[in-house]
Amino acid sequence: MSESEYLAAYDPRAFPAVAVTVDVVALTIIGGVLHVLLVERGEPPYAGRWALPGGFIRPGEDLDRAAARELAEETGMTQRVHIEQLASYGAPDRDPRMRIVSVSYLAFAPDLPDPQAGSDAADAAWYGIDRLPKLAFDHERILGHALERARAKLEYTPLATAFVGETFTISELRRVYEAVWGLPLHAGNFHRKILSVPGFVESTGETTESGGSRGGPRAKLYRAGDARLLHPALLRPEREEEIR
Amino acid sequence: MSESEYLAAYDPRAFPAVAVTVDVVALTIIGGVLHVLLVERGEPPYAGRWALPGGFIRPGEDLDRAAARELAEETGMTQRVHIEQLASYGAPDRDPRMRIVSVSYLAFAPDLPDPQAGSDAADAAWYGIDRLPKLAFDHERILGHALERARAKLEYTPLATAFVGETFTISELRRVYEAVWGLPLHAGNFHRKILSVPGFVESTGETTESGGSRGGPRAKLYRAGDARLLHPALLRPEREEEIR
DNA sequence: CCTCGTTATTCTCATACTGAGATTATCTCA
DNA sequence: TGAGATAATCTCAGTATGAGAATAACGAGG
Repeated sequence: MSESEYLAAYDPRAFPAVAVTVDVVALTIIGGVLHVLLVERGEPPYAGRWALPGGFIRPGEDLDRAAARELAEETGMTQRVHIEQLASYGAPDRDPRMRIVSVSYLAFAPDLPDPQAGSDAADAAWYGIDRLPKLAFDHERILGHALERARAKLEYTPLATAFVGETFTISELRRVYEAVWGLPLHAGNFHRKILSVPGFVESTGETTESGGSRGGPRAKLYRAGDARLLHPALLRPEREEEIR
Repeated sequence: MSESEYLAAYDPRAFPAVAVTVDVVALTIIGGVLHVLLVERGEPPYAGRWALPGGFIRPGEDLDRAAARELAEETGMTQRVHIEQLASYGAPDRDPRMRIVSVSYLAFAPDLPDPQAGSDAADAAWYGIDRLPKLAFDHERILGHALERARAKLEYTPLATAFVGETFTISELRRVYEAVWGLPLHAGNFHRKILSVPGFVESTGETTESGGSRGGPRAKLYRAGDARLLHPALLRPEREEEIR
């Protein structure tokens, strides 16, 4: 049997059918606090419960595209969104309907369009990371993994610039790190560090139009540089409990 | 309709059927060179081409378990194998038979049982990472991602100890880093660094029975410590080309 | 207008980590 | 027994770090 004959005779039903979904952990910063996009489920299972936005992949649709589509359906965001794949989850009983394997994605957005409830969601909203409701499925676990990934990525990639506007001040960038890591940082050391990493930010030569709302000088404006990796990295303060 | 009624009426065929496979990138070190386990495909598509070991997940089988099973089928290894999930791949045309989403796994093994051809493989063998044949599907891309992950993980986790025996010398550990990173390392600095990371290794108080085959003193023996993260991390030398 | 509190930016300084090289002692092999 | 190899330490200069302080520019309220 030739390879083409083999393929013509091939029966897809011979293999166990599984549904594949994408779930998106979309993060933004509101009022200095990290927020995640959640949707309220309109249908069983877990009707009425909040969950990560997501849905089934479509025939002919790549995983990355499916994630971007799901995110756009809930937020209308299509521009300036960083999106990357995280892990996949496939415990046999994670969805009561059938065998579902879910590929999770992480998305960062600088501004925050008010979310819009998608087709199968009753509602959609940004939730502060420290005021989460109980989530459907195994989405708490997925969210936890996503947060850890986001925090780690800030250390060695210029990802933080995806949270701020086209141009930004060093202090704005610092507030991104503080929000995602959930820690206060030493302003002086942070400033020195950012400027010492080649290619992280480049000066625009401009400054802000005025000082901060509570005073202080005008800050210099920067834009993202061309570095893809930060070297040296910006490491989080000691995490004694995570080491052992 | 109650939730239970809804589930009873639920039709799994309403969603596009996708097959889910796991592909395993199994690495070991032979003669100081990193090797990857490959199988020769016995059936179309890509019959006769070498590929990563893998296969369809079974009903009721978790992803991690499927990966461990596939690895065991090819190598017989079940003990002392570190295995972890990498990325998922779902381009619509990545398999000519049907829509297949593949979840890739990374496995490390300290010793190297001669591989045994599994059910649907014509042959199986360890290939040196710098002498790879052309691979089936998108497996070259998967392997590339796996190598980068492995190299990165050596930096901040004690993963390297999964490549050596129960007890080991600092030099053995260094040869693991050199093989995976593909770089020679400064023996003195490496030694200092390993011993300065809390919990990475702990002394057994023993030494090797004899010196190296080409001379040199007996080396002190260590075993893996209880650290889960290395702090400070062992960073690879500058990678200028990867930064921009 | 003037002062106070706030913020951006830059320094200082002690401590820690790094790469490169050298040193010493111990072993195998010829 | 001597030569070469290797394990384990040490030195030293360069660089990165955290903590704190100094300087200066600004907004707001009297």
